[in-house]
Amino acid sequence: MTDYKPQQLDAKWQNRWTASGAFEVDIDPTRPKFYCLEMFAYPSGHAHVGHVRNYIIGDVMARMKRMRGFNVLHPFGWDAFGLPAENAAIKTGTHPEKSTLDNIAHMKGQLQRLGISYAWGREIATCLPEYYHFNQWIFLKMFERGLAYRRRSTVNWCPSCQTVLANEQVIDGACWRCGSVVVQRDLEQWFLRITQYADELLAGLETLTQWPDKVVVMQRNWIGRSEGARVKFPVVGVREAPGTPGDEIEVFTTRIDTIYGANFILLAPEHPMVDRFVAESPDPAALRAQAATFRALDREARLTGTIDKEGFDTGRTAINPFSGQDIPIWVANFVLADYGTGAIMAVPAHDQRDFDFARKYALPITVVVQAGETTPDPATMSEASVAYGRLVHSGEYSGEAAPAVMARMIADAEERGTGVGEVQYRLKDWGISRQRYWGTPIPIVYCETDGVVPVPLEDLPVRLPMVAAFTGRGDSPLAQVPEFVNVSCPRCGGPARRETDTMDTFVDSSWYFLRFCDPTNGTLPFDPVAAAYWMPVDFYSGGVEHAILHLLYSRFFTRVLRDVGLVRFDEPFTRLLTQGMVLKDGAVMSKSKGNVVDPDTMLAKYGADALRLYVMFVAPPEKEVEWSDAGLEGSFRFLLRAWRIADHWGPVVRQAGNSGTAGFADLTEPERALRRKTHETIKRVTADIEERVHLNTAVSSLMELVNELYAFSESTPHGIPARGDAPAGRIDRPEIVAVAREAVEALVVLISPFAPHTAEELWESLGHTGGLAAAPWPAFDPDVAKAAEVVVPVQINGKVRGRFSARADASEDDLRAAALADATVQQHIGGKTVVKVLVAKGPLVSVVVK
RNA sequence: GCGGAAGUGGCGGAAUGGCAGACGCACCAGCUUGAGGGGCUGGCGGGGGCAACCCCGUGGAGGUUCGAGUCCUCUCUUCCGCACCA
Repeated sequence: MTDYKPQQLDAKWQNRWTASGAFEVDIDPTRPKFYCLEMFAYPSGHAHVGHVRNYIIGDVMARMKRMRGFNVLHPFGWDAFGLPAENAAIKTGTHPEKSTLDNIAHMKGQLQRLGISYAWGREIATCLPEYYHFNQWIFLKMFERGLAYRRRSTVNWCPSCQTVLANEQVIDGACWRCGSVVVQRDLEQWFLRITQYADELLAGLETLTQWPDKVVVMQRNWIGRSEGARVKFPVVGVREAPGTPGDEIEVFTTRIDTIYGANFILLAPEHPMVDRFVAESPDPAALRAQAATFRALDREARLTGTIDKEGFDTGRTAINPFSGQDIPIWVANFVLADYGTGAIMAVPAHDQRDFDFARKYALPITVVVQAGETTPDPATMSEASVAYGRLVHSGEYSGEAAPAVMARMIADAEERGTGVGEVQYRLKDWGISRQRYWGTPIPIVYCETDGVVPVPLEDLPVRLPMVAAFTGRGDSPLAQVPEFVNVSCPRCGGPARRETDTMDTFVDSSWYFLRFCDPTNGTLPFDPVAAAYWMPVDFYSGGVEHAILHLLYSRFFTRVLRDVGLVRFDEPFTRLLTQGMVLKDGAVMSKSKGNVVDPDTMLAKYGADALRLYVMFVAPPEKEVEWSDAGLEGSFRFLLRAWRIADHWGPVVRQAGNSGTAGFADLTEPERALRRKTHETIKRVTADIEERVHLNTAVSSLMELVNELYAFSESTPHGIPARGDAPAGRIDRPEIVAVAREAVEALVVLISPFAPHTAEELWESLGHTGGLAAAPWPAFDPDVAKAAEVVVPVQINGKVRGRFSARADASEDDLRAAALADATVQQHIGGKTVVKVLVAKGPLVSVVVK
């Protein structure tokens, strides 16, 4: 008996794979391709088992697909720019490049020790000029097309990270990275015009049939399309300050059909007209103070979730363009400045928020939609009334169906010039400027005469200088490097100054999957031919935390690159799997919590395969799991058990020569049972990996096969491993050897995606040369899986009351007769009348009695 | 509030509308062993019975069906995402 020494096997096979370049690939038009990708890693220093789970999921898929004959691209890389490295530099003085490259080296070692089958020859790191060169290239292409633009705007500023955050990076008013309260600042920023693709990004979601619903829905909500109308309400001068003729307030509404019930206008505190109305009011100081309070409160509100609806009267009125009514203009703290027009028409009768506001300030309420026979009385209403039904008090539109009449009302508004149909999005353009060092320099120069000038493509990359001082101050560290800042204008040669902000690191990850297709290209981000072969990614897995940010940006970049002419598809990721996290003591693993499980510790104890197998077996890949040392031990024991049985049969199988179909002619029932189990396992493992990605059930069916092998072994003279090293008897039935060989070989191949080192060693010991790479994935034979005789359950009124044995090819009539003849069944039927007897596939007989 | 996912043994989890609890963990027993935290075999939802078997059981209540963990309606709970989005 050969001892199972996993650590030695790990090293042996990892070295062989590396030496032979086993996982390196090239374009091969003769074979179907399969691009398997896990979200690349931020090189934080150490990968814990939570990270590693994702890589193992991808590796199982990649290894399996390889054996199924696909040309598999399975690359890995590093999302290597980012704040932690820079923050560490501020603290310790270590240059981010050094700490990042050191971290990469360590983590790469960790992944290699796990035997993940990456094409390391294609490894990329986004912090290297060879990569970020093309961040700049893509940026310039966007600039050319008006998709990258600069504007002054109020931005989300994290006072702790000292940088700007995208809307997507603000979670409940706090920084996504450090949790600090985000404040607003006015800065000149670069934006990417993702909104131009809003409709396309939304429509494309329909084609993502192999994405989790949850992610599709999250993206749909994030894009937040709503159809409605922009309507003009002329401002009239009343009381102290007459309005200037032509002044009007535009509102956005999705329910123009309720406009006769628009009893007042509400402005966001930041609305541009607020300051004017305040200034012109009889008591400007008081109103100004109120407006200021609201503006501050509005930010707070994002943190707490809800605020009391408050507002104040501007003292002005506007004309409802449909009813002609003069309605008051108020300022309200719950109206958002950055959505729609920053102003709304309030319809208190049919909108709860407006209703609450009207009640609080005793503003009028007009019901304009009624669902039933009677019109609700505003005086007695306790909440807003439903807005679906028939219009009332709506002039010429009274009696029409709401909201169906909207189209007509929008058309009428357009004709009269008082409104226009409009679509609004929640999605905003993507601000990418960061006032930090460790990122891609934005390739722009500001010239005194030529203004904003893009760096010519041939001058790329704009290299990040190796500045020494990291201050952590709010201005970009690059601004303090005169050699970097001071340049001559590429257009006129005159004095100019470089942009000193760097790009959001999400730019880096928005196209890295394309770079893997052609990672060393020096003139283009990638060769379009290579991308046409490999892309789109067939299987992409990663954390659900990237459901919006990374995945939406990647979809956006892919479309831009399509329009630039580099790719010819819309969607980069065909199938998406969002893997669940690994918890320890009920919490997400993190260094600060001190609950990190280090894969290397587990490797030292059990080897890579036990860890791989455990992580795949413990739960379906999408589910969160709680780490368990006992569970890992269980998987190790299973590997031992599999090793022993394969090792036990090894000499016998090897002696019998290569696999073939000979020897399956005349089998006994135990032999037949093992064959059946073998083929059931082939079928199940194949489908569980390839189709369902239920890796846990794939492992459990392998366990069943091992159990069956033990049971089978016990029934043969050869015995089972525990009963002694030497076979107990001579095997004189070639059928025994044939079915055992088939089972053992299938086991070794099927388990290899999960436990590649163990499988390679066993495969070799079974007399095969060339490694598992040359081994074909076993084929399922449906005829073998069929049993000659089956046990047929009999249900009486839905409950199983008996069972009998029948030939598998028995006719339905025979089954019915046999079922009724069964003694137990007869007993249950008793004196009742048999109404119906039906045979379902299985087979199963169902008897209905009364 | 809107949207999504999910509720099954002590635990992780299995079940194209067809024998609920596969597989594993934990636990129990027997065997093996010098010994064991190793190995092998068996047991393991609840209740009843000497037994064959019987009754109950997939958060709850209805329904569809010969048959429901699975489909439909309502409801409760948990997790996740979005949220004064006009």
